Amino acid sequence: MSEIRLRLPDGSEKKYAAGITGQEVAEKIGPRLAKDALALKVDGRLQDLNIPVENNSAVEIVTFNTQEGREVYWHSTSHLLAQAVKQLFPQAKLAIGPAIEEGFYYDFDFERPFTPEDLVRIEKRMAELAKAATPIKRKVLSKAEALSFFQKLGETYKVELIDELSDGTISIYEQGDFADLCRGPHVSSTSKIKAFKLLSVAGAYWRGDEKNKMLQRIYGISFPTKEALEEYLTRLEEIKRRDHRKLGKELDLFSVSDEVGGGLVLWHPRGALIRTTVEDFWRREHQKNGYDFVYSPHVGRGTLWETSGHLGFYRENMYSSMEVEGQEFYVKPMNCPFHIMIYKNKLRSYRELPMRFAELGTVYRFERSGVLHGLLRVRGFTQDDAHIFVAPEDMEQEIIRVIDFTVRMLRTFGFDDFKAYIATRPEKSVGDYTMWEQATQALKVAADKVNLGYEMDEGGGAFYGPKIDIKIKDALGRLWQCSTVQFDFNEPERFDMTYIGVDNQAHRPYMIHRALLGSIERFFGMLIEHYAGAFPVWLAPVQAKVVSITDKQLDYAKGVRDQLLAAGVRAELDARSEKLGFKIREATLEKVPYILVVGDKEVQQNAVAVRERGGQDLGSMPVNEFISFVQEKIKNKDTGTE
RNA sequence: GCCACCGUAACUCAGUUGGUAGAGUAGCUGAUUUGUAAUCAGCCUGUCGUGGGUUCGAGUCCCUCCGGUGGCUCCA
Repeated sequence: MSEIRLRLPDGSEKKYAAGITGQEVAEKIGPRLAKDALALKVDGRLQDLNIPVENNSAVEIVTFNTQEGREVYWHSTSHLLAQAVKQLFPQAKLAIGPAIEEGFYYDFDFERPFTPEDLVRIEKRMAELAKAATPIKRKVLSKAEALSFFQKLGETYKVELIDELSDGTISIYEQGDFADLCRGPHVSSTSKIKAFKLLSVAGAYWRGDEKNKMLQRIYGISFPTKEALEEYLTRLEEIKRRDHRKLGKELDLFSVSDEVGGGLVLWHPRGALIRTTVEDFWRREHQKNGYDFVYSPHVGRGTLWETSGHLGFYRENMYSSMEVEGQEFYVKPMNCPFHIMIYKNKLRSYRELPMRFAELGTVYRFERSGVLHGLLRVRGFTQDDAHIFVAPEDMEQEIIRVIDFTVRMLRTFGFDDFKAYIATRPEKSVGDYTMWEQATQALKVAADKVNLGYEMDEGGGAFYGPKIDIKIKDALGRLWQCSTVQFDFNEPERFDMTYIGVDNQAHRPYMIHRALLGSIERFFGMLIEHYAGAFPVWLAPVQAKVVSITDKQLDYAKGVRDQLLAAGVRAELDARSEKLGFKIREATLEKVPYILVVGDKEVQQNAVAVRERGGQDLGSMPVNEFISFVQEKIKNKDTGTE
């Protein structure tokens, strides 16, 4: 009689009789975990619980607490969704239904759109199916069997998928009257799926190709408990509450006007004030870090864009040309050609390198109408752009400088949680292999030296060079790409850029594009959501609001406001004949960091009663004391209270 | 660009089976002079996104276009 040796996560080894299933293994190695077990990880491979474990395996229990476990769970929920849809709408054809990072979807081809009422019906049916506790079983089929199986069902999309699979690798999962082509693994029974919600229906091209038919994608999420689902739905509400578009309107920060055009942002006084503060800080830091500021025009001749290659590679994303005196001009989608022309304005020596040209350069890109999104995806935006021209031997050091600079910049704005990706050579690319290798290596070394954790994004580089992108995580855990540092092997070549080296020979410099904040618009959107509109004192458009209790204190209140303004504190006075509670309420809704209440007492003591954002009463303090208190916060870029 | 949904006052939204529009907030005027999240009264507010169609009659039904939203594709 054979036996199974299991190597457990703690390193110990146990022996069991052969033929033991995953579920039994789970019960033996972790009785408490076993009821939460969704699948098993056997020698690093995910496997169903009801499949016997092979001899000599290392075993781990997979639960909902790991991403892998969640994906198994969500994947099984997507099958449950598909089963419900097939029962209610037998005409619907199945496409694919995977788990995604958060939740799952299933794509269907159905003659009419699914309505919200349909979703309710589907959810109901899913609940019934889950309650029925149908076992979920894996079955391995030959290619021929699989083909005929799905052909009979009329599942043409599945047939297309199977056509591309090789024999011997095909499995299906069955639960009652439903079967789906699937690699697995899945939970062992529909009853494991406890709490779920269908979130939305959206269009999606079959196989992600816009030439293909558009299918209907149903998105959903599921959890092992009702409480977890509730919590998730609450978090969705929180996301909506923090939406920069909503807050932008409520706090009067910016707008997008129909008559101006989509994706073209109008910055209102308060938003513009925050932007100015960000930009001023940005300029000071760049000056300290060895950058030179340049300015460049908004349009340039067609021939410039031909040389740069933009007309060749990027034309469909550029605003169309305008003709002046027989010459073609284009609105700039990028600043680099201009900076290159500044470089090329005279012969450069190795002694001048690295040259760092920085510009808050406003560019326009013709994004397709469907992709616009608040401030995060727009058609006109300002990049905090810089182009660095550097001798090849210095590039590693330069990259370290840039990454270090980026990280410091992001931290100042309260972003501590970010993720870096190094993107390597794509299939279509320019530049020789050695350059790519060297540059990619430089990015890795630099990232390591500044302790920037990163993931590789193989083949994700631009056609002209490798890059490192930093995506910022906001308070809600969503990632947005902001910073980017890119090598460019294309333009120095196309513009025939050179410098004279120590050897008195002409050499080609390396060129780095970099943006730390990315676009000011996107970054501002991020800031709004990150702080939920409650900006830290140094960024708040109004830092202190003076509130008089009655008209008697008006003169004194004006004096206080003027003192604050003179001291560089952005202050406003609410002089309306309203009740104190009303003025407090309004200032609170505006998310002003400090409300300064002024009544008879304060007039007598030459003081202000300070109420901090969040409602804490800091008590009465002399005006001067408050001024130094706030100045200190501004100086330290204190994140303040939320 | 594609699929779906949505578009009513400055804002947030009602508007029943088709019978030519309503609330709250904001704004304006006046009263009130108030101690930490909404004082009271009065007044004003609309080409119901656009153009067309069906109908005796359209905010409501149908089509076109424009714009927004959620996705898809795209993001050099």
